[in-house]
Amino acid sequence: MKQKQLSEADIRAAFTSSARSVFRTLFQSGPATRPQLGSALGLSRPTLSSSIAELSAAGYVEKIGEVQGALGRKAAMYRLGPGAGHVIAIDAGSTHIRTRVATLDRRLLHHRVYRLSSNQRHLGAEISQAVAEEVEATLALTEPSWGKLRALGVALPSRVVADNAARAATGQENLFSHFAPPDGVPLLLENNVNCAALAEQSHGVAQGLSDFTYIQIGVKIGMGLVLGGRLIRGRSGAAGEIGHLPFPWGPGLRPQNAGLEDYVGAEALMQRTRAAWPPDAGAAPADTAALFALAGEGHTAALAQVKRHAEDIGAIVSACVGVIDPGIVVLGGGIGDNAIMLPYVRETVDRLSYPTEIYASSLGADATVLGIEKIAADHACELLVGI
Amino acid sequence: MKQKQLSEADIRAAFTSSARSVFRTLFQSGPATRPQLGSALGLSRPTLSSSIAELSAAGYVEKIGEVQGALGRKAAMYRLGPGAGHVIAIDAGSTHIRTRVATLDRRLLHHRVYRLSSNQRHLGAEISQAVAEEVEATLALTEPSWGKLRALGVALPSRVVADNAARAATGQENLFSHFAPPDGVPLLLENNVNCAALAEQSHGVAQGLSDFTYIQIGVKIGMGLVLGGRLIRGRSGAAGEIGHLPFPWGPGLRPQNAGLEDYVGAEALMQRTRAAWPPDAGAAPADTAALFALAGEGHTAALAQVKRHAEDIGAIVSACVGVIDPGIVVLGGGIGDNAIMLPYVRETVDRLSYPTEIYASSLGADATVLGIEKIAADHACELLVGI
DNA sequence: TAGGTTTTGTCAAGTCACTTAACTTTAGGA
DNA sequence: TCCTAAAGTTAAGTGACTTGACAAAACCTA
Repeated sequence: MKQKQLSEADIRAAFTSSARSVFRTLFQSGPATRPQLGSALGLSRPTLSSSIAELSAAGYVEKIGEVQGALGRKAAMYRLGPGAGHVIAIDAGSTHIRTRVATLDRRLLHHRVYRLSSNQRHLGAEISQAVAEEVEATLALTEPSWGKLRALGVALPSRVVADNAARAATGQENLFSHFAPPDGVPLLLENNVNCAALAEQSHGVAQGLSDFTYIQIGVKIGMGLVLGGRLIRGRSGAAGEIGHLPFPWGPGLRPQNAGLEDYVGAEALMQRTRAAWPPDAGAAPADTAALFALAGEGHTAALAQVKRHAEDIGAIVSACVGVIDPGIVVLGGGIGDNAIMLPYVRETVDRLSYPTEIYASSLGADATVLGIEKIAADHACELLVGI
Repeated sequence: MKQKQLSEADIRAAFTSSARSVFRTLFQSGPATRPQLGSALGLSRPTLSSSIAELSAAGYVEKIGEVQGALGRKAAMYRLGPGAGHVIAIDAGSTHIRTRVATLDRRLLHHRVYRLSSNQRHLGAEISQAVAEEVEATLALTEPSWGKLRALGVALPSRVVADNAARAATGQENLFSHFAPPDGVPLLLENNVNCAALAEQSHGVAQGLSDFTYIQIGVKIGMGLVLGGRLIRGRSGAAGEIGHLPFPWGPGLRPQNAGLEDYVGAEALMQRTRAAWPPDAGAAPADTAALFALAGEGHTAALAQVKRHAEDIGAIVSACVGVIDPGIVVLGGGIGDNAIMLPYVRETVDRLSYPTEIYASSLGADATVLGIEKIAADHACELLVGI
């Protein structure tokens, strides 16, 4: 009746709801046999048969082998096929650019880390140029077996404002005005700390949890909130920007905006360390890594600074816990995931706050790019088969 | 085939999904005509016809009249019927008990406020006794036209821990161990501040918003978080218990648990006011209401105290905004909803925080009972026809 | 007051995504 | 080699939806 061409957005209408839920299950849980899909989704074998036939014909799903149970016929194993396509995820940091290309079900197709020399660090609008170059280089590698590019995700070290389809970074206002992704590929921007939080949920210590808080402490400090299974972004993308918490705060004190970050960042830690370093304690450590190394060896002056810093971080964690009560806090970043400091942070939080488990991140530098990859993959899946 | 008796929980299986979505729409949006339901749900007229026939036969839906459009035949208007039943909501405060009986679509059936004299204030386990008496008194009034009691909600001025079906209050550990609701009626407990926040969303200034923060400031201070359309409770029901935020907080200061509430509550405000009251300024105000009244008249000493308190509250709001960035904050409670203080709070938040709209609550004392009524009605609807 | 138009509601027939039941295929074990 | 168990297909049936035609009830025009 209605003459409309079958656009990409209409794909979801081309499959039955059973087929879409099969796709979604393979997307979320990886390869599965028909019996596994059937019992997980409550579908009969004939329905599964036709669903997989639909999806296979379009290349959305492919058979990757057979598995033998204890008895009876082998079961065929399926996963997402080339028709499902792939996503490109880019962590556009100021010191490096990490790129991952992956299928929607998160199989790695390509990986690259480009370290920037200190005299070519990206700032402001330069980032969109760097991202564009990285995208172009990655597109040149594209193989037919990867299928279509379904989404492009970029993690940025700045505040990101929610929008309809894509999102525009503010702070540097027109950060992405000069960059457009290929043809009709959706562009997804997200704050890098939020990405790392999502990575903890999908790959890290917060695996499968629907409520937790991720606090990243390095040169800067930031927080990612996952509540009710969803990332909390806030009205203007500032949820978790705790570096701007009013500080100091107490009777007779006039709090300032952005006071906290100046006080608790890596630079402040090292300044205090140098100032308080005893003349007879040897050379003062040059950076936080050296400070933590000394503290780990039991160096008294270093340990005192670490303990002091842990108390400040504990107060921050307690403030967040007091507002959110997530039950679980994951500490990340060059300072936050440090094993030496962790017990002292726990001690402070135990004293100030509700029962809260505190863990150190184990994902390291790949956390952010894994998180933006997940955002891109989730978006692509939603476009293809609905939520 | 399977011999199973049709229990209350199986009702959802007795209706088609169309019928259930018709019920849900009438539950959420109140009375509607068939054409309205049809266009809202995308259902054809024959489907609607059979859905309404199903629901009417069970009394879940009733016809309440006909409306005439611009042209053509009158459309029949429907709403939830007696078969849908009713809920009882109780705000069990320490100074009063508010009871509301309502249909699932929030039509008031009965209302009662029982003020406690100061020598019979309920504390600890006495609350369950008081709730039991109130429930019994309300059940005695029950009319056949009210239908079945579907849920019983109780708002409590204490922390409430999430559980499977019902929820148990902690703080006073066995608060509800001596009280059981009638037969198989689900009991829903919720913190009173969280209830007030939900009421703002369903009836108040935050109407229809899916992300905002409610801060109640009176004798105590508490916060309710609505993010992503849902109330955030936290792991141990302590989300929003900002009275326990670490305070004071700054270089060289050792923060304490529960420090904030002691500092910013009504009592602290009046203590500081009495201490700072000039001898020549007349009699010091006896309570916060008198203080705000004087400030409203332009009394210098009173205004100074209000401004000072507004700065403290502004710092609290800023701390919450810094962590959550809700975009909108609603202030409630005897102190919080005060019109005199509001502009000074706004001023402080503007200085310390992200762009944030701040409103005073207009619901007054009924906020809490309206919120727990919504929780009870939502739960009842979910049991009947699913989410 | 009659006839045309518009909207509401119902009846009849058809569609399609599911189901169950029976059959086929493929494995291990007696 | 037959039996049993599990995986997958085919065939027939079900039921919640649809569309299309018709009936009912309101308005407007003449």
